[in-house]
Amino acid sequence: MPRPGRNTYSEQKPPYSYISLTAMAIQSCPEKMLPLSEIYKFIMDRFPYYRENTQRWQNSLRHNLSFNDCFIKIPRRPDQPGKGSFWALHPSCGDMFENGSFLRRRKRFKVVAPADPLARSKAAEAAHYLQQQAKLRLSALAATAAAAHLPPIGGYHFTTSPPPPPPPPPAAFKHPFAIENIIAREYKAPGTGGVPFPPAQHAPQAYPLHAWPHVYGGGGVEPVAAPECSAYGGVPLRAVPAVPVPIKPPHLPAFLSASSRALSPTGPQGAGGPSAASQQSPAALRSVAVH
DNA sequence: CACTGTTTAGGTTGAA
DNA sequence: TTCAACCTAAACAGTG
Repeated sequence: MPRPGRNTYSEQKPPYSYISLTAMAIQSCPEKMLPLSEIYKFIMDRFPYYRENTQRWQNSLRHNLSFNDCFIKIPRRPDQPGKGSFWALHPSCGDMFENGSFLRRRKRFKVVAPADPLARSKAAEAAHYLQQQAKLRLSALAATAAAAHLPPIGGYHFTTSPPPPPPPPPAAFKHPFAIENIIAREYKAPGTGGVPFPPAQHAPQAYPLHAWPHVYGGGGVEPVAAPECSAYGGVPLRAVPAVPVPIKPPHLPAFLSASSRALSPTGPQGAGGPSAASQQSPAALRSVAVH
């Protein structure tokens, strides 16, 4: 297994699990939710290793999406035609990775299988919450684009109230394998005109880009283009700077805050115990309608 | 029909 | 050594 920061991963298998790769893809998108095809595209664009044997790893990736509770399937709304659903990270899985590193997870993120309809409705609320968050992010992006004299995002108009200002950049230590560093590219001040996949000199200062040759095309490999986030009707968003949001939202709704305690890897549920997957279909419980 | 999503099963690897 | 995380394969159903 290659060590990051040394040789290029251009043709080698990256040291990230499929869960990590999927989380990267989802986090890289302003809406924080992507259809399966875009997740594929993200991974193939950044990791040449995954441009081969696509059937194999894509099957594994789909398995991970369904099996792991940290991913939530968000159905398309009627105004979002297309195949398949959107996939998002569960709002409470922010501390899933050790010190923010995507190399290995602390513990499998597991949602206690809801045995009652009330718990199921909470899952629906979580999906609805994610949909609303995606709306708010797009609204913020549209406002930012307008301020920067950029064309509106696909002509989408949302009736939601203006989103709160983006949270201040976290001052806490960011692990080199944190998503912000792995996919670092558009994290610039709004209005400065995001540069998708900037060259090395645009990289965050803390972690030089040569540490991420597999992402930035180091080691003599040309940088690869960032995939277009085509959520919400295939609207290209790459020219719009991303609004950085914390992996773990600072203020979760009550229903999520309450559940996050039980869902947290550090929560009382802890390790051990029979796998919920073998008891009840977790995916069926997480797949909820949002309208 | 291709793609998407779910589920099961078996194997490998690393940490405790 | 055990256990959990992870990987891979495969079968199958649903959907656009």
